[in-house]
Amino acid sequence: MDNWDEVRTAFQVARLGTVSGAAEVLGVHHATVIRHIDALEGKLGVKLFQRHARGYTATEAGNDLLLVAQTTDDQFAQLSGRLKGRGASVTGELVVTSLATFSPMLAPVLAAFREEHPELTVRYLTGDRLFRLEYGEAHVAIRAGAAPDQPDNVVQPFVRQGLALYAADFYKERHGLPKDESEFKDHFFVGHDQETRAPFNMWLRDHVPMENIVYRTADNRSNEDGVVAGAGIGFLPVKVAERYSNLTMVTPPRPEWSAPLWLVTHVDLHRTAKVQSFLAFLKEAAKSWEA
Amino acid sequence: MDNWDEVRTAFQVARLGTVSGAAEVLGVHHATVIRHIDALEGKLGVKLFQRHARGYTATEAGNDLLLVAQTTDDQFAQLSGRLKGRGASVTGELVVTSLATFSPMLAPVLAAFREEHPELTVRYLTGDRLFRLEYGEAHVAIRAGAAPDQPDNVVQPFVRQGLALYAADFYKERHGLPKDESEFKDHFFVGHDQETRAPFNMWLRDHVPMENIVYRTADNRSNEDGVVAGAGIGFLPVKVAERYSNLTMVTPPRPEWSAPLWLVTHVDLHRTAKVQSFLAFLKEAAKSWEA
DNA sequence: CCTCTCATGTGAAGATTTGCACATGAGGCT
DNA sequence: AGCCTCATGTGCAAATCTTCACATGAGAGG
Repeated sequence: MDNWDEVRTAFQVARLGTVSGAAEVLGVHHATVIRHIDALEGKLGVKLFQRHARGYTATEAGNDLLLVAQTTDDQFAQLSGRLKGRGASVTGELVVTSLATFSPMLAPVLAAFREEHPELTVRYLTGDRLFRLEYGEAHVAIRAGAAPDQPDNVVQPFVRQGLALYAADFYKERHGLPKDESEFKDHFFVGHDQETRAPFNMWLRDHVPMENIVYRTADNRSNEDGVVAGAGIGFLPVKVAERYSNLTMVTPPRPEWSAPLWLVTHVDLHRTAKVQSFLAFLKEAAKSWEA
Repeated sequence: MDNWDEVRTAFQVARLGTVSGAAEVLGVHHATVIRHIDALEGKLGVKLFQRHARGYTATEAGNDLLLVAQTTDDQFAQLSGRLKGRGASVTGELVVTSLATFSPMLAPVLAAFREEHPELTVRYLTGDRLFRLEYGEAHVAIRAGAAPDQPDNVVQPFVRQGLALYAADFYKERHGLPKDESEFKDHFFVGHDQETRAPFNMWLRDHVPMENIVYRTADNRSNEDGVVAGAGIGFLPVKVAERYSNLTMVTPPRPEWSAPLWLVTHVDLHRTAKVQSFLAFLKEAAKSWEA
């Protein structure tokens, strides 16, 4: 039975009792209906209808088909309703991925967004590896660095994360604070162990002697912990620093420190209401993050 | 959702994960599959799949469709099996109709046929009105008289019912029996009240004075009762008379008394195994009925 | 690193399906 | 009785759908 449209045609004929009626409901010519029935009966080797001048009456076989196809029709109608609604509304899952660094900023936004859409389940994925949008692993990704140029991805500029230099109370009490850049050579810093392409990191290497970077870490989270613990002066996102009461801003944010962030979605999902709605919400919330 | 074939295509893509695989299973070109998916997504306004170089992965919507279409596929497969089997085997209902007269002859045949086909339900319809084959009211009809010529009906000659003149013991004791036709004028007869087209009835009117037909009835059954009760000599089918022990055959059957019987089926059902099987069975059983 | 394979995607030609026009026949209504 | 309506059925032209051929890109494996 490899032609579901013919089954659908037969279903309408069985339901309505006439070829003409079925043709009108289906929006096709009645000749098409007749041919569908003939083809289906031929393939099945069973008469589904008895033809007479007043229409088609279903045989036992036809009635059997009617019952099965009726449930199919109902289920497809329900499915169609669900799917269309899903396209226009914000339900189901929303999968967001980013570097773990952004978790503190993102978590409140995600929570608030979910609050607005009770039928939504939020999955927030962070991890070492990059989750791949093209395999459906996530709907929205927040990426840092150069603009990604994956062909199937829709990339749009997001905010530039405001970065500033901070020192913890513990450090301030022991070493004081530099008045300006000229005194940096007399202070200790927290920085990344490897050379990275992050602008603030490159700036640090340019303006601070390597030997003054005494606490070096392999990831952003450890870097943050080092600054908070008072191991040295270091870069932190303003939004992250605000969460600690023991930090003093050494130098205000500068645009050249901040790397651009990108919002990335897969083409196929970018136009859905769910994704669009979330992107709008996210951009609104991110206005306070600006550098 | 008015294109079940596209749903079926999407189902296979969701199941197999690739357009090419689905195309092979469906027996169509992969371009066709792509266009079906595009059309379906366009009509639903939802992306069902995320496209990437290694294939199509189903979105939430796609997975939803997969579940629904899977059950549909199963049910259609089951239906197809039932229907194909039904065409080749003898199951379900067999609806037979005839004049009530033939009930005594038909009942044993129907019972034996049903015994051979345990999955069969027999419906035997007799009644005043003629049941109409073209509306699916019956599969097989046994008709008497001139050959019916309904266009959609398949008519084939059946047996000629053997008819003979009988007298009951009660009549014989009181009036004796006629030696031959010449003595008919001295006997009393049971016959039909109205003029009918039945050959034996016309023969009776030609060879017996009207005043000797003293017991006149409106239907065959009453006619039979009259003869059995000894109201007069009368025509009975040989097969019917055999069921009574108190009847004596006055005159053996003659071909000119018997009306031809016809087996009628509707074109659409005539070629089915069920009908063919029954017709063969019936003809075999009817060999003993011959005039 | 390069090639080989297998996947999707697209424009044009070809084949099947569809629609149209008309024929036919059965009921229903006046 | 006779017309009118509504049903199915069929040949032929048109439109749609499918196929073909080819392009493109991503992995796998040496």
